[in-house]
Amino acid sequence: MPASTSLDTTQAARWFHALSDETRLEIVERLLGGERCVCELTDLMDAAQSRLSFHLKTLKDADIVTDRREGRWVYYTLNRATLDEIETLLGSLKRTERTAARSITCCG
Amino acid sequence: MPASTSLDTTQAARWFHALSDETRLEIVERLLGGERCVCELTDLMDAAQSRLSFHLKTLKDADIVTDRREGRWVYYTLNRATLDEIETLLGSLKRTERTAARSITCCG
DNA sequence: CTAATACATCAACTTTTATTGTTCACTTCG
DNA sequence: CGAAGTGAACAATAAAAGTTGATGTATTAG
Repeated sequence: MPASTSLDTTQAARWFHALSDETRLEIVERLLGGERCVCELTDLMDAAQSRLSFHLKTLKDADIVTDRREGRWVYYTLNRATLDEIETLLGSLKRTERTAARSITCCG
Repeated sequence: MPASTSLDTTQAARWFHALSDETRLEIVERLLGGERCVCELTDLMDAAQSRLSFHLKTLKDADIVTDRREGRWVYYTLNRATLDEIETLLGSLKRTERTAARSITCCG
């Protein structure tokens, strides 16, 4: 019986959704070099502050970034642990493949 | 000049978007065991045929699955090559991290 | 040839997401 | 204290994505 599967689809969908937008991917790219405050990102990306704030929240809700306040700035950083988890998940998708499933008579 | 970054965000967004939906992730799970025809998936997932067809197209457009017609059935299979590429991409996101970017005076 | 099956596609509609402009809260600086 | 800067949150709107039911197109079975 299939039913219970190895994959937490709810969590996975959350992660992938957070990464499914070009603006957010650009933010992630900008964070590759280390943490950045919102105003730096706003300058670098030439985007409205409220727009960035929206996308940063989306990334944060998915645990892909974390934030930290310092004085009047808020710094965002990539969350390596989550990226690890996503990579692991991807790996498991690949590994399980290749086991023929031609069992059932199609649409019996 | 629009950034020019190491990451193909358009392609990546396409991939992640395809994987950002629970129905599609469930399809992917079902395909882990090998190829399946649409009617098998329809039975297994108890979903309307047009709905599955929609999601299968989404996955196919993102190159995450491939299809093959055999008689009156169409079989879908995971595309291992694409999963490899996505995993590689994830890996590169992790690797580049950790290089302090405290260069710019914040919001100079 | 006709009927039935498997699946894609389309149109109408609902739900989610994203964008923009504005407002609010907090911190620092004069 | 008041003014200015940083960033979150909200409201209105626009755009995209998903669902459903119906129709269309192959293909195969009778």
